[in-house]
Amino acid sequence: MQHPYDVYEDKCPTRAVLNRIADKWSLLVLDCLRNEPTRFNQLKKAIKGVSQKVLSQTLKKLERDGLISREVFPTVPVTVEYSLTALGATLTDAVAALSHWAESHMKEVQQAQLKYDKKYAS
Amino acid sequence: MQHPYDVYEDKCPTRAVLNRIADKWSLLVLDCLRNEPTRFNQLKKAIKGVSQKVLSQTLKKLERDGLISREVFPTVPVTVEYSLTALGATLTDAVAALSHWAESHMKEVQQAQLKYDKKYAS
DNA sequence: TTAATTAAGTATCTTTTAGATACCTTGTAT
DNA sequence: ATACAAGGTATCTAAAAGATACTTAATTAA
Repeated sequence: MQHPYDVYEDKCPTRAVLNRIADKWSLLVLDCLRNEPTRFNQLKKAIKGVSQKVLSQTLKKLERDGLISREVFPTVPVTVEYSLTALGATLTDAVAALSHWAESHMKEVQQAQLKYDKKYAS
Repeated sequence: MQHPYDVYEDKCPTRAVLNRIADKWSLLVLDCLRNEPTRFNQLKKAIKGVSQKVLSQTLKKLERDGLISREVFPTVPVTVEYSLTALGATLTDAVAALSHWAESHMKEVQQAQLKYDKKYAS
C-alpha cells in the first residue's frame, strides 16, 4: 500500500491532523501566509474576529505540526514573523479551494437555508 | 466584483459556511457520500469514533446548508438515506484533497511534532 | 407472551474548547 | 512619570463536543 494511514480510523494519527487543518482559524491563517510572511498582529488584524488567545494557540499548533515557522526579530518592540514551511505550502491550494468555495457558493447555501427553515418552521 | 463575500470579514456569512465545511466530521461525511447514498448507521460505522449525537447534528447542518439531502424509506424499521446534492457535489474534490493531504503527509507532520517537542521540552 | 433486536435518532450529563477581557514585559518617545 | 507598541499569557464564562442511556415501533426468537 502507498501509506498505512486512514482518516476513517478513530485512532489513526491522521484524524488529529485532519482536525487541525479542517479548522476555520487554521485555514484562514494558512491562507494568509500564502503570499508572504506575516507578523502576529498583522494576522490578528487580517483575520477579523479572531481573539489573541485563539490565534496564539492556532499558530502554536500549526508550528508544532510543521506547517508554519516562527521567527523572532530582536527589534524594539520585538517582532515575530510567521511563514509557511515547504510542508505548509503543499497544503495551500486545498485550503484556498475551501475558502473560495464558501465565497462563490454562498448564495446557494443561503437559499438552501431559507428553504430548510421554512420547511421545518416551528 | 465577482461576489460581495469575504471570509476574512467577521460578520460575513461565509464565515459560518467555512466553519461548517472546515470541520472534521463534516468533511468525513461529505467524503463518505461521494460515491453513493448512505444510511445513518452505515455512516456511523464507516466514520469510526463519531457519536450518534454529533453525527446527527452534523447531518442536520449539512442538510440545512443544502449540501446533502435526507430521504426516509418506510421500511421496518424505517431507513434513512443521505446523499450529496448537486451543490454538495461541487465540494467533494476540495474535501477529498484535505483528507488525502492528511494521509499522504502524515509522516512529515509526525517528524515535525517530534522535533518541536524536543525543542520545547519542559 | 415476554423478551431481544433493529434503525434512527433524542436526552442528559460531563469534559473540552472557544471567546471575551484584563493583564504582563521591555524598551522608547513624550 | 506616563503612555504606547508588539506579542503574547491568565482568568473567567459560555458554548460545543463526547460518552452514555433512553426512545419508538414493528419483527422475530424463545
